[in-house]
Amino acid sequence: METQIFEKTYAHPLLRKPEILAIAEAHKCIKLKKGESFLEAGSDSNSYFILTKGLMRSYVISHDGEEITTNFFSNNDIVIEVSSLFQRIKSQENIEAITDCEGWEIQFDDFQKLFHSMEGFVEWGRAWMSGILFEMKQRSIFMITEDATTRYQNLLVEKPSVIKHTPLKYIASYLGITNSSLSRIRKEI
Amino acid sequence: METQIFEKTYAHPLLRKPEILAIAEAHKCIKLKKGESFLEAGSDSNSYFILTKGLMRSYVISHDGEEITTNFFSNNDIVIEVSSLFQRIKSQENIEAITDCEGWEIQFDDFQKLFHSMEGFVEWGRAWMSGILFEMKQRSIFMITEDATTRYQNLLVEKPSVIKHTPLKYIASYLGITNSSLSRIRKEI
DNA sequence: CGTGCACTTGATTGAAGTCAAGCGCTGTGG
DNA sequence: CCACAGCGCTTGACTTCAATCAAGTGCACG
Repeated sequence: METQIFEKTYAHPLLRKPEILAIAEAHKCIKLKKGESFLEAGSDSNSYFILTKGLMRSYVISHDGEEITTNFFSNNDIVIEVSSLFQRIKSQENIEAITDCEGWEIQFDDFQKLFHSMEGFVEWGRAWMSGILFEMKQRSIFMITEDATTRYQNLLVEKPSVIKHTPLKYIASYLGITNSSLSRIRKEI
Repeated sequence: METQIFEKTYAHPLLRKPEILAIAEAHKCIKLKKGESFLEAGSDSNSYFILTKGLMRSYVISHDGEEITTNFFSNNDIVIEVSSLFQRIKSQENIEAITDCEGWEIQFDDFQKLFHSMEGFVEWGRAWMSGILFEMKQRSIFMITEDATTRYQNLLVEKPSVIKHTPLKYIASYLGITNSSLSRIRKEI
């Protein structure tokens, strides 16, 4: 097993090589075909995985039946629905593969044993979640303070891989605009 | 010391009464006058606290110098800047008292010792953070899918105490609109 | 008292939504 | 092999929601 991806993902001062190896061994290879779901709204999440190839997205169905893309996942991202996995509740989100995907999956029970046996893993987990929270906060503020064109240009910089392989309608709902507005924005640039 | 507030805040199947008591004892009373800061952007966060009286808000300064209120804290909320506290980095947010406030504060070092000595505390912490993440995601989606009037009416329902004691300009930036738009929305209702 | 701040209100502008038509693929079945 | 249906995207005409700018009110506080 290639361990670099785990050393990168689980990088933390309190996690040393043997511990990362133990964590790595709990992961199994996972492959998803384009369009395939990793998680569906209404079901329980029992694992997460590190994405090594391909592109995914999470989305919810809004009250008026529209799909709203809430996030894109690309190389080395952790694909997870935190609330469902850690609060043991049904997911409100769907997660699906935009392209063919590969990654390393870990089951909740295996994760849980390792997590509580290593202080460093707990610290890593808390820091990781803090980072996600930080990102989400930044995104909220950005949605409030910047106009649609700026948001689109920012996405081009932040997640260039997304633009290449994602239908524009997914990008539009992620940016909080309509397909036609996105089309016009792209024409301007 | 009144322990009810701690039993409520730290409610979790894996945290029993003696453990909650130990946690409770690490908290000290904190009082803040109206307008006083709990945390300032650029400084490090070294504690959090449970708010028992009063109203607070967090805000950031946007790139064009405007204050953007990112959250309101009221009774029994945990007042915290997660990223700064758990990633040990400088805060980007400010947190200040809107009215005179009281609460129970715990220092990071004391928290840390207790946290790593109780599996239940770790579980509680992770679940708590998951809940916050969930709330933030809901709010993001709401900001995208609902118009300003609906967002305001929702705030009235979700956080009625906020409306009573908060200057409208704080509410406007929280809702992502201008003061004058909020004023017009209120006139309509 | 005034000065400043929070808020309101009016007139106008502007960004993005809505609705509808049309283009250009791709895939499928006659 | 062509025809046509369906989908993703674009474009145009028009509407709407909220922003901007500017003036004005009312209140708190020194």
